[in-house]
Amino acid sequence: MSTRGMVGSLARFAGQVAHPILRIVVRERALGRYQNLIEPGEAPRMAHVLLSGFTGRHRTLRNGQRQITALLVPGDLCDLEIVLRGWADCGITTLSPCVFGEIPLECVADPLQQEPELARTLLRYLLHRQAIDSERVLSLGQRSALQRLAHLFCELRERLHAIGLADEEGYNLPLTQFELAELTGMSSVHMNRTLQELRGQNLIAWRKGLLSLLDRPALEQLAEFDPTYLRLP
Amino acid sequence: MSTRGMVGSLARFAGQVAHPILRIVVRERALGRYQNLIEPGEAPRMAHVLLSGFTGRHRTLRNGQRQITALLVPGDLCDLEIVLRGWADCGITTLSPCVFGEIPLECVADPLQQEPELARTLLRYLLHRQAIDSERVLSLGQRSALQRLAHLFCELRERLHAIGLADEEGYNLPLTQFELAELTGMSSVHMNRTLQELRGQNLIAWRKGLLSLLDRPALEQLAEFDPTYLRLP
DNA sequence: CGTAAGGTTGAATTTGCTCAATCTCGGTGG
DNA sequence: CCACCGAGATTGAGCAAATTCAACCTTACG
Repeated sequence: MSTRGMVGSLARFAGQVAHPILRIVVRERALGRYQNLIEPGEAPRMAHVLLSGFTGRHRTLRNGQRQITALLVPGDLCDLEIVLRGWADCGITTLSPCVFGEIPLECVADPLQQEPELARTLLRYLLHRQAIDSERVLSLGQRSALQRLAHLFCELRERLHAIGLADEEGYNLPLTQFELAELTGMSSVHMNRTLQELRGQNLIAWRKGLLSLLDRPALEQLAEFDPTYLRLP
Repeated sequence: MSTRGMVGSLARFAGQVAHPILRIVVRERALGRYQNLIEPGEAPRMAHVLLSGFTGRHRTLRNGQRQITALLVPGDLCDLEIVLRGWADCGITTLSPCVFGEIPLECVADPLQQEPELARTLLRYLLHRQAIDSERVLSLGQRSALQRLAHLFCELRERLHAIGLADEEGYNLPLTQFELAELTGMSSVHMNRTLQELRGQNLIAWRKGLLSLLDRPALEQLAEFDPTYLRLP
Protein backbone atom coordinates (compact mmCIF):
# COMPACT_ATOMS: atom_id res chain seq x y z
CA MET A 1 0.00 0.00 0.00
CA SER A 2 1.30 3.43 -0.88
CA THR A 3 2.46 5.60 1.95
CA ARG A 4 2.68 8.68 -0.21
CA GLY A 5 -0.71 9.93 0.80
CA MET A 6 0.39 9.77 4.39
CA VAL A 7 2.78 12.67 4.01
CA GLY A 8 -0.33 14.78 3.95
CA SER A 9 -1.46 13.17 7.16
CA LEU A 10 1.86 13.89 8.73
CA ALA A 11 1.76 17.53 7.78
CA ARG A 12 -1.59 17.87 9.45
CA PHE A 13 -0.12 17.19 12.85
CA ALA A 14 2.23 20.16 12.76
CA GLY A 15 1.77 22.11 15.95
CA GLN A 16 -0.20 19.32 17.55
CA VAL A 17 0.62 17.33 20.60
CA ALA A 18 2.05 14.52 18.58
CA HIS A 19 4.39 16.70 16.62
CA PRO A 20 7.70 15.85 18.32
CA ILE A 21 6.73 12.22 17.99
CA LEU A 22 6.66 12.37 14.25
CA ARG A 23 10.34 13.27 14.07
CA ILE A 24 11.30 9.90 15.43
CA VAL A 25 9.19 7.82 13.08
CA VAL A 26 11.60 5.57 11.25
CA ARG A 27 9.17 3.72 8.99
CA GLU A 28 5.55 3.55 8.02
CA ARG A 29 3.43 0.47 8.14
CA ALA A 30 0.01 0.04 6.62
CA LEU A 31 -2.50 -2.48 7.90
CA GLY A 32 -5.90 -3.45 6.59
CA ARG A 33 -9.03 -3.49 8.70
CA TYR A 34 -9.18 -5.89 11.63
CA GLN A 35 -5.46 -6.55 11.77
CA ASN A 36 -3.71 -6.90 15.09
CA LEU A 37 -0.97 -4.45 15.83
CA ILE A 38 -0.26 -6.09 19.17
CA GLU A 39 -1.61 -9.24 20.78
CA PRO A 40 -2.35 -9.34 24.50
CA GLY A 41 0.63 -10.58 26.49
CA GLU A 42 3.12 -9.80 23.78
CA ALA A 43 6.35 -7.94 24.43
CA PRO A 44 6.49 -4.85 22.24
CA ARG A 45 9.11 -4.67 19.50
CA MET A 46 8.32 -1.19 18.27
CA ALA A 47 6.28 1.75 19.41
CA HIS A 48 3.59 3.01 17.05
CA VAL A 49 1.95 6.31 16.34
CA LEU A 50 -1.28 6.15 14.38
CA LEU A 51 -1.04 8.25 11.23
CA SER A 52 -4.41 7.51 9.69
CA GLY A 53 -7.46 5.40 10.40
CA PHE A 54 -9.10 4.22 13.60
CA THR A 55 -7.62 1.66 15.94
CA GLY A 56 -8.81 0.20 19.21
CA ARG A 57 -7.25 -1.15 22.35
CA HIS A 58 -9.38 -3.90 23.76
CA ARG A 59 -9.70 -6.59 26.37
CA THR A 60 -11.86 -9.66 26.21
CA LEU A 61 -13.58 -11.72 28.90
CA ARG A 62 -13.92 -15.51 28.87
CA ASN A 63 -17.42 -15.37 27.45
CA GLY A 64 -16.07 -13.51 24.43
CA GLN A 65 -17.42 -10.11 25.42
CA ARG A 66 -14.95 -7.52 24.28
CA GLN A 67 -14.49 -4.06 25.67
CA ILE A 68 -12.73 -1.51 23.53
CA THR A 69 -10.89 0.30 26.29
CA ALA A 70 -9.60 3.07 24.08
CA LEU A 71 -10.34 4.38 20.63
CA LEU A 72 -7.20 5.67 18.99
CA VAL A 73 -7.29 8.38 16.35
CA PRO A 74 -4.53 9.75 14.13
CA GLY A 75 -1.78 11.34 16.18
CA ASP A 76 -2.26 8.96 19.08
CA LEU A 77 0.54 6.88 20.45
CA CYS A 78 -0.98 3.45 20.35
CA ASP A 79 1.18 1.60 22.78
CA LEU A 80 3.06 4.03 25.00
CA GLU A 81 1.94 2.38 28.21
CA ILE A 82 2.67 -1.02 26.75
CA VAL A 83 6.19 -0.04 25.78
CA LEU A 84 6.90 1.51 29.17
CA ARG A 85 5.48 -1.53 30.90
CA GLY A 86 7.30 -3.97 28.64
CA TRP A 87 4.29 -6.14 27.87
CA ALA A 88 0.85 -5.77 26.40
CA ASP A 89 -2.02 -5.76 28.89
CA CYS A 90 -4.45 -5.43 25.99
CA GLY A 91 -4.75 -6.13 22.32
CA ILE A 92 -4.54 -3.42 19.70
CA THR A 93 -6.49 -3.95 16.50
CA THR A 94 -7.26 -1.75 13.55
CA LEU A 95 -10.92 -0.88 13.15
CA SER A 96 -10.37 0.52 9.67
CA PRO A 97 -7.42 0.44 7.29
CA CYS A 98 -4.65 2.25 9.12
CA VAL A 99 -1.15 3.57 8.67
CA PHE A 100 1.21 3.56 11.60
CA GLY A 101 4.52 5.24 12.14
CA GLU A 102 7.02 2.91 13.72
CA ILE A 103 9.24 4.27 16.45
CA PRO A 104 12.21 2.45 17.99
CA LEU A 105 11.48 1.32 21.51
CA GLU A 106 14.45 3.19 22.94
CA CYS A 107 13.13 6.53 21.72
CA VAL A 108 10.06 6.14 23.89
CA ALA A 109 11.38 4.13 26.81
CA ASP A 110 14.66 5.93 27.34
CA PRO A 111 13.65 9.52 27.80
CA LEU A 112 11.16 8.57 30.47
CA GLN A 113 12.93 5.71 32.16
CA GLN A 114 16.54 6.80 32.43
CA GLU A 115 15.65 9.41 34.98
CA PRO A 116 16.46 9.93 38.61
CA GLU A 117 14.85 7.48 40.96
CA LEU A 118 12.03 9.78 41.96
CA ALA A 119 10.93 10.47 38.41
CA ARG A 120 10.94 6.76 37.63
CA THR A 121 8.84 6.13 40.71
CA LEU A 122 6.31 8.73 39.65
CA LEU A 123 6.17 7.30 36.17
CA ARG A 124 5.64 3.81 37.51
CA TYR A 125 2.85 5.15 39.61
CA LEU A 126 1.18 6.67 36.54
CA LEU A 127 1.36 3.29 34.83
CA HIS A 128 0.01 1.55 37.90
CA ARG A 129 -3.01 3.84 37.97
CA GLN A 130 -3.52 3.47 34.25
CA ALA A 131 -3.63 -0.30 34.60
CA ILE A 132 -6.27 -0.01 37.30
CA ASP A 133 -8.31 2.45 35.27
CA SER A 134 -8.24 0.26 32.22
CA GLU A 135 -9.33 -2.73 34.27
CA ARG A 136 -12.15 -0.66 35.67
CA VAL A 137 -13.32 0.27 32.19
CA LEU A 138 -13.44 -3.42 31.38
CA SER A 139 -15.35 -4.09 34.58
CA LEU A 140 -17.92 -1.36 34.11
CA GLY A 141 -18.34 -2.13 30.44
CA GLN A 142 -18.58 -5.89 30.44
CA ARG A 143 -18.70 -7.52 33.84
CA SER A 144 -21.95 -8.14 35.68
CA ALA A 145 -22.63 -6.42 38.98
CA LEU A 146 -21.63 -9.58 40.83
CA GLN A 147 -18.37 -9.83 38.91
CA ARG A 148 -17.61 -6.14 39.34
CA LEU A 149 -17.93 -6.37 43.07
CA ALA A 150 -15.93 -9.58 43.26
CA HIS A 151 -13.26 -8.00 41.11
CA LEU A 152 -13.07 -4.93 43.32
CA PHE A 153 -12.61 -7.11 46.39
CA CYS A 154 -9.86 -9.09 44.68
CA GLU A 155 -8.07 -6.01 43.45
CA LEU A 156 -8.21 -4.39 46.85
CA ARG A 157 -6.81 -7.48 48.49
CA GLU A 158 -3.79 -7.41 46.22
CA ARG A 159 -3.18 -3.72 46.68
CA LEU A 160 -3.60 -3.88 50.43
CA HIS A 161 -1.55 -7.05 50.70
CA ALA A 162 1.33 -5.30 48.98
CA ILE A 163 1.46 -2.77 51.79
CA GLY A 164 0.85 -5.21 54.60
CA LEU A 165 -2.76 -4.27 55.18
CA ALA A 166 -4.31 -7.57 54.08
CA ASP A 167 -3.59 -11.18 54.81
CA GLU A 168 -4.86 -14.33 53.17
CA GLU A 169 -8.20 -14.14 54.96
CA GLY A 170 -9.13 -10.59 54.22
CA TYR A 171 -8.73 -6.98 55.21
CA ASN A 172 -10.30 -4.04 56.87
CA LEU A 173 -12.71 -2.20 54.61
CA PRO A 174 -14.27 0.81 56.30
CA LEU A 175 -16.64 1.76 53.49
CA THR A 176 -20.42 1.89 53.35
CA GLN A 177 -22.43 -0.11 50.86
CA PHE A 178 -23.34 3.18 49.29
CA GLU A 179 -19.70 3.93 48.59
CA LEU A 180 -19.08 0.48 47.18
CA ALA A 181 -22.00 1.21 44.88
CA GLU A 182 -20.43 4.47 43.79
CA LEU A 183 -17.25 2.58 43.02
CA THR A 184 -18.84 -0.14 40.97
CA GLY A 185 -21.49 1.88 39.19
CA MET A 186 -24.63 0.46 40.74
CA SER A 187 -27.36 1.59 43.10
CA SER A 188 -26.93 1.03 46.80
CA VAL A 189 -29.97 -1.25 46.87
CA HIS A 190 -28.47 -3.43 44.22
CA MET A 191 -25.13 -3.37 46.01
CA ASN A 192 -26.89 -4.71 49.07
CA ARG A 193 -28.38 -7.56 47.08
CA THR A 194 -25.14 -8.26 45.32
CA LEU A 195 -23.36 -8.51 48.65
CA GLN A 196 -26.00 -10.94 49.83
CA GLU A 197 -25.39 -13.02 46.76
CA LEU A 198 -21.64 -13.18 47.46
CA ARG A 199 -22.38 -14.05 51.07
CA GLY A 200 -24.93 -16.63 50.03
CA GLN A 201 -22.32 -18.33 47.86
CA ASN A 202 -19.99 -18.36 50.87
CA LEU A 203 -17.42 -16.31 49.00
CA ILE A 204 -17.18 -13.49 51.49
CA ALA A 205 -18.14 -12.38 54.95
CA TRP A 206 -18.22 -8.76 55.98
CA ARG A 207 -18.81 -7.80 59.59
CA LYS A 208 -17.84 -4.67 61.42
CA GLY A 209 -15.72 -3.43 58.57
CA LEU A 210 -13.71 -6.63 58.30
CA LEU A 211 -14.02 -8.21 54.90
CA SER A 212 -13.16 -11.90 54.74
CA LEU A 213 -12.55 -13.56 51.42
CA LEU A 214 -13.70 -17.05 52.31
CA ASP A 215 -12.80 -18.68 49.02
CA ARG A 216 -10.39 -16.49 47.16
CA PRO A 217 -9.79 -18.87 44.23
CA ALA A 218 -13.52 -19.08 43.60
CA LEU A 219 -13.89 -15.33 43.97
CA GLU A 220 -11.08 -14.66 41.51
CA GLN A 221 -12.55 -17.19 39.12
CA LEU A 222 -15.92 -15.50 39.31
CA ALA A 223 -14.42 -12.05 38.78
CA GLU A 224 -11.99 -13.22 36.09
CA PHE A 225 -9.38 -11.57 38.23
CA ASP A 226 -5.78 -11.83 37.13
CA PRO A 227 -3.47 -9.81 39.36
CA THR A 228 -0.86 -9.46 36.63
CA TYR A 229 -2.11 -6.03 35.69
CA LEU A 230 -1.16 -4.67 39.08
CA ARG A 231 2.46 -5.70 38.81
CA LEU A 232 4.88 -3.01 37.82
CA PRO A 233 7.95 -3.44 35.63
CA MET B 1 -4.98 14.08 65.95
CA SER B 2 -1.70 12.40 66.74
CA THR B 3 0.57 11.50 63.90
CA ARG B 4 2.79 9.38 66.05
CA GLY B 5 1.02 6.21 65.03
CA MET B 6 1.78 7.09 61.46
CA VAL B 7 5.46 6.44 61.81
CA GLY B 8 4.47 2.82 61.88
CA SER B 9 2.53 3.33 58.69
CA LEU B 10 5.53 4.90 57.08
CA ALA B 11 7.79 2.04 58.01
CA ARG B 12 5.40 -0.36 56.37
CA PHE B 13 6.07 1.10 52.97
CA ALA B 14 9.78 0.32 53.02
CA GLY B 15 10.63 -1.46 49.83
CA GLN B 16 7.32 -0.57 48.25
CA VAL B 17 6.65 1.50 45.20
CA ALA B 18 5.96 4.55 47.26
CA HIS B 19 9.16 4.37 49.18
CA PRO B 20 11.12 7.15 47.45
CA ILE B 21 8.04 9.29 47.81
CA LEU B 22 8.13 9.15 51.56
CA ARG B 23 11.52 10.82 51.70
CA ILE B 24 10.06 14.02 50.34
CA VAL B 25 7.13 14.26 52.71
CA VAL B 26 7.53 17.53 54.51
CA ARG B 27 4.53 17.39 56.80
CA GLU B 28 1.67 15.17 57.81
CA ARG B 29 -1.94 16.15 57.74
CA ALA B 30 -4.82 14.28 59.30
CA LEU B 31 -8.38 14.59 58.06
CA GLY B 32 -11.59 13.15 59.41
CA ARG B 33 -14.01 11.16 57.34
CA TYR B 34 -15.72 12.86 54.42
CA GLN B 35 -13.30 15.77 54.26
CA ASN B 36 -12.25 17.15 50.91
CA LEU B 37 -8.59 17.04 50.12
CA ILE B 38 -9.15 18.75 46.79
CA GLU B 39 -12.22 20.25 45.20
CA PRO B 40 -12.89 19.85 41.50
CA GLY B 41 -11.46 22.72 39.47
CA GLU B 42 -9.01 23.74 42.14
CA ALA B 43 -5.34 24.40 41.46
CA PRO B 44 -3.21 22.14 43.63
CA ARG B 45 -1.07 23.72 46.34
CA MET B 46 0.59 20.54 47.57
CA ALA B 47 0.90 16.98 46.44
CA HIS B 48 -0.30 14.29 48.82
CA VAL B 49 0.58 10.72 49.55
CA LEU B 50 -1.96 8.77 51.53
CA LEU B 51 -0.39 7.32 54.65
CA SER B 52 -3.41 5.71 56.25
CA GLY B 53 -7.10 5.37 55.59
CA PHE B 54 -9.17 5.18 52.42
CA THR B 55 -9.72 8.08 50.07
CA GLY B 56 -11.62 8.42 46.82
CA ARG B 57 -11.32 10.43 43.66
CA HIS B 58 -14.74 11.16 42.30
CA ARG B 59 -16.77 12.99 39.71
CA THR B 60 -20.39 13.95 39.91
CA LEU B 61 -23.07 14.39 37.26
CA ARG B 62 -25.76 17.07 37.29
CA ASN B 63 -28.33 14.72 38.77
CA GLY B 64 -26.07 14.18 41.73
CA GLN B 65 -24.91 10.70 40.77
CA ARG B 66 -21.34 10.33 41.87
CA GLN B 67 -18.78 7.97 40.46
CA ILE B 68 -15.76 7.16 42.55
CA THR B 69 -13.21 6.95 39.77
CA ALA B 70 -10.42 5.68 41.95
CA LEU B 71 -10.10 4.23 45.40
CA LEU B 72 -6.85 5.28 47.00
CA VAL B 73 -5.14 3.15 49.62
CA PRO B 74 -2.11 3.90 51.81
CA GLY B 75 0.98 4.44 49.72
CA ASP B 76 -0.97 5.96 46.83
CA LEU B 77 -0.18 9.34 45.44
CA CYS B 78 -3.55 10.98 45.58
CA ASP B 79 -3.12 13.77 43.12
CA LEU B 80 -0.15 13.13 40.88
CA GLU B 81 -2.11 13.63 37.69
CA ILE B 82 -3.73 16.73 39.15
CA VAL B 83 -0.39 18.25 40.07
CA LEU B 84 1.11 17.51 36.68
CA ARG B 85 -1.96 18.91 34.97
CA GLY B 86 -2.11 21.96 37.22
CA TRP B 87 -5.81 21.67 38.04
CA ALA B 88 -8.17 19.18 39.53
CA ASP B 89 -10.39 17.31 37.10
CA CYS B 90 -12.01 15.49 40.01
CA GLY B 91 -12.63 15.87 43.69
CA ILE B 92 -10.69 13.95 46.30
CA THR B 93 -12.48 13.09 49.52
CA THR B 94 -11.60 10.94 52.47
CA LEU B 95 -13.84 7.91 52.91
CA SER B 96 -12.47 7.21 56.39
CA PRO B 97 -10.24 9.18 58.73
CA CYS B 98 -6.98 9.59 56.84
CA VAL B 99 -3.46 10.83 57.25
CA PHE B 100 -1.69 12.36 54.28
CA GLY B 101 1.91 13.20 53.69
CA GLU B 102 2.30 16.59 52.11
CA ILE B 103 4.83 16.98 49.34
CA PRO B 104 5.91 20.27 47.78
CA LEU B 105 4.58 20.66 44.26
CA GLU B 106 8.04 21.13 42.80
CA CYS B 107 9.20 17.75 44.02
CA VAL B 108 6.58 16.06 41.90
CA ALA B 109 6.25 18.44 38.99
CA ASP B 110 9.92 19.15 38.41
CA PRO B 111 11.42 15.74 37.95
CA LEU B 112 8.88 14.87 35.31
CA GLN B 113 8.33 18.19 33.62
CA GLN B 114 11.79 19.68 33.30
CA GLU B 115 12.74 17.09 30.76
CA PRO B 116 13.67 17.20 27.11
CA GLU B 117 10.84 18.04 24.77
CA LEU B 118 10.18 14.44 23.80
CA ALA B 119 9.84 13.23 27.36
CA ARG B 120 7.46 16.06 28.15
CA THR B 121 5.40 15.18 25.11
CA LEU B 122 5.17 11.57 26.18
CA LEU B 123 4.18 12.59 29.67
CA ARG B 124 1.51 14.91 28.36
CA TYR B 125 0.21 12.07 26.28
CA LEU B 126 -0.04 9.84 29.35
CA LEU B 127 -2.06 12.54 31.07
CA HIS B 128 -4.26 12.99 28.03
CA ARG B 129 -5.09 9.29 27.99
CA GLN B 130 -5.67 9.26 31.73
CA ALA B 131 -8.18 12.06 31.39
CA ILE B 132 -10.05 10.14 28.72
CA ASP B 133 -10.00 6.93 30.76
CA SER B 134 -11.31 8.66 33.82
CA GLU B 135 -14.10 10.25 31.79
CA ARG B 136 -14.93 6.82 30.41
CA VAL B 137 -15.18 5.38 33.91
CA LEU B 138 -17.65 8.13 34.74
CA SER B 139 -19.59 7.39 31.57
CA LEU B 140 -19.78 3.65 32.06
CA GLY B 141 -20.53 3.98 35.74
CA GLN B 142 -23.15 6.70 35.75
CA ARG B 143 -24.34 7.84 32.35
CA SER B 144 -27.25 6.21 30.55
CA ALA B 145 -26.69 4.45 27.25
CA LEU B 146 -27.99 7.51 25.41
CA GLN B 147 -25.64 9.80 27.30
CA ARG B 148 -22.69 7.48 26.84
CA LEU B 149 -23.13 7.44 23.11
CA ALA B 150 -23.68 11.17 22.92
CA HIS B 151 -20.59 11.68 25.02
CA LEU B 152 -18.50 9.46 22.80
CA PHE B 153 -19.60 11.41 19.73
CA CYS B 154 -18.74 14.70 21.42
CA GLU B 155 -15.37 13.52 22.61
CA LEU B 156 -14.47 12.18 19.21
CA ARG B 157 -15.41 15.43 17.55
CA GLU B 158 -13.05 17.34 19.80
CA ARG B 159 -10.21 14.91 19.33
CA LEU B 160 -10.67 14.74 15.57
CA HIS B 161 -11.16 18.48 15.29
CA ALA B 162 -7.80 19.01 16.97
CA ILE B 163 -6.10 17.15 14.14
CA GLY B 164 -8.17 18.61 11.35
CA LEU B 165 -10.36 15.56 10.80
CA ALA B 166 -13.63 17.08 11.95
CA ASP B 167 -15.43 20.30 11.23
CA GLU B 168 -18.41 21.91 12.89
CA GLU B 169 -20.85 19.61 11.13
CA GLY B 170 -19.26 16.30 11.89
CA TYR B 171 -16.67 13.78 10.86
CA ASN B 172 -15.99 10.52 9.20
CA LEU B 173 -16.61 7.57 11.49
CA PRO B 174 -15.89 4.26 9.78
CA LEU B 175 -17.04 2.01 12.61
CA THR B 176 -19.85 -0.52 12.81
CA GLN B 177 -22.64 -0.28 15.33
CA PHE B 178 -21.19 -3.38 16.89
CA GLU B 179 -17.92 -1.60 17.55
CA LEU B 180 -19.66 1.44 18.98
CA ALA B 181 -21.39 -1.00 21.30
CA GLU B 182 -18.06 -2.47 22.34
CA LEU B 183 -16.83 1.03 23.09
CA THR B 184 -19.79 2.08 25.20
CA GLY B 185 -20.48 -1.18 26.98
CA MET B 186 -23.82 -2.11 25.48
CA SER B 187 -25.21 -4.74 23.13
CA SER B 188 -25.28 -4.03 19.42
CA VAL B 189 -29.08 -4.24 19.39
CA HIS B 190 -29.31 -1.63 22.05
CA MET B 191 -26.75 0.48 20.23
CA ASN B 192 -28.98 0.38 17.20
CA ARG B 193 -31.93 1.60 19.22
CA THR B 194 -29.88 4.22 20.97
CA LEU B 195 -28.72 5.56 17.61
CA GLN B 196 -32.32 5.70 16.48
CA GLU B 197 -33.17 7.70 19.56
CA LEU B 198 -30.43 10.23 18.83
CA ARG B 199 -31.61 10.41 15.22
CA GLY B 200 -35.20 10.76 16.31
CA GLN B 201 -34.26 13.73 18.47
CA ASN B 202 -32.54 15.25 15.42
CA LEU B 203 -29.24 15.35 17.24
CA ILE B 204 -27.26 13.33 14.72
CA ALA B 205 -27.33 11.86 11.26
CA TRP B 206 -25.06 9.04 10.20
CA ARG B 207 -24.95 7.93 6.60
CA LYS B 208 -22.21 6.15 4.73
CA GLY B 209 -19.76 6.55 7.57
CA LEU B 210 -20.28 10.29 7.83
CA LEU B 211 -21.48 11.32 11.25
CA SER B 212 -23.20 14.70 11.42
CA LEU B 213 -23.77 16.37 14.75
CA LEU B 214 -26.91 18.30 13.88
CA ASP B 215 -27.23 20.13 17.17
CA ARG B 216 -23.95 20.02 19.00
CA PRO B 217 -24.99 22.22 21.94
CA ALA B 218 -27.97 19.98 22.62
CA LEU B 219 -25.84 16.88 22.22
CA GLU B 220 -23.24 18.20 24.64
CA GLN B 221 -25.94 19.17 27.07
CA LEU B 222 -27.44 15.70 26.91
CA ALA B 223 -24.06 14.05 27.39
CA GLU B 224 -22.92 16.53 30.05
CA PHE B 225 -19.89 16.94 27.87
CA ASP B 226 -17.31 19.47 28.93
CA PRO B 227 -14.26 19.40 26.67
CA THR B 228 -12.01 20.82 29.36
CA TYR B 229 -10.74 17.42 30.31
CA LEU B 230 -9.18 16.97 26.90
CA ARG B 231 -7.07 20.10 27.14
CA LEU B 232 -3.48 19.57 28.06
CA PRO B 233 -1.35 21.85 30.27
C1' DC C 1 -34.16 5.83 75.76
C1' DG C 2 -33.85 8.33 71.57
C1' DT C 3 -31.64 9.25 67.48
C1' DA C 4 -29.21 8.87 63.23
C1' DA C 5 -26.61 6.32 60.01
C1' DG C 6 -26.48 2.49 57.61
C1' DG C 7 -28.45 -1.82 56.16
C1' DT C 8 -32.45 -4.70 54.40
C1' DT C 9 -36.72 -5.75 52.10
C1' DG C 10 -40.68 -5.73 48.69
C1' DA C 11 -42.99 -4.10 44.70
C1' DA C 12 -43.31 -1.66 40.63
C1' DT C 13 -40.83 0.07 36.83
C1' DT C 14 -37.19 0.92 33.59
C1' DT C 15 -33.33 -0.31 31.13
C1' DG C 16 -30.95 -3.24 28.53
C1' DC C 17 -30.06 -8.07 26.83
C1' DT C 18 -30.89 -12.29 24.03
C1' DC C 19 -32.67 -14.65 20.37
C1' DA C 20 -34.24 -14.94 15.98
C1' DA C 21 -35.99 -13.24 11.95
C1' DT C 22 -35.89 -9.80 8.37
C1' DC C 23 -34.19 -5.97 5.73
C1' DT C 24 -30.73 -3.12 3.03
C1' DC C 25 -27.28 -2.39 0.08
C1' DG C 26 -22.85 -2.58 -2.08
C1' DG C 27 -20.10 -5.65 -4.35
C1' DT C 28 -19.30 -9.78 -7.38
C1' DG C 29 -19.69 -13.32 -10.69
C1' DG C 30 -22.34 -14.91 -14.55
C1' DC D 1 -27.18 -5.91 -16.75
C1' DC D 2 -28.79 -8.53 -13.09
C1' DA D 3 -29.31 -12.12 -9.57
C1' DC D 4 -26.98 -13.43 -5.68
C1' DC D 5 -24.36 -13.01 -1.45
C1' DG D 6 -22.73 -11.38 2.88
C1' DA D 7 -21.89 -7.79 6.20
C1' DG D 8 -24.19 -4.90 8.69
C1' DA D 9 -28.49 -2.80 10.20
C1' DT D 10 -33.19 -3.22 11.90
C1' DT D 11 -37.23 -5.12 14.20
C1' DG D 12 -40.18 -7.65 17.55
C1' DA D 13 -40.89 -10.40 21.49
C1' DG D 14 -39.67 -12.22 25.67
C1' DC D 15 -36.67 -12.08 29.46
C1' DA D 16 -33.14 -10.60 32.79
C1' DA D 17 -30.74 -7.09 35.27
C1' DA D 18 -30.85 -3.16 37.77
C1' DT D 19 -33.26 1.10 39.38
C1' DT D 20 -36.51 3.64 42.13
C1' DC D 21 -39.33 4.44 45.87
C1' DA D 22 -40.77 3.63 50.22
C1' DA D 23 -40.94 1.33 54.24
C1' DC D 24 -38.72 -0.92 57.90
C1' DC D 25 -34.93 -2.98 60.63
C1' DT D 26 -30.45 -2.86 63.27
C1' DT D 27 -26.91 -1.01 65.66
C1' DA D 28 -23.81 2.21 67.83
C1' DC D 29 -23.78 5.85 70.60
C1' DG D 30 -24.87 9.98 73.28
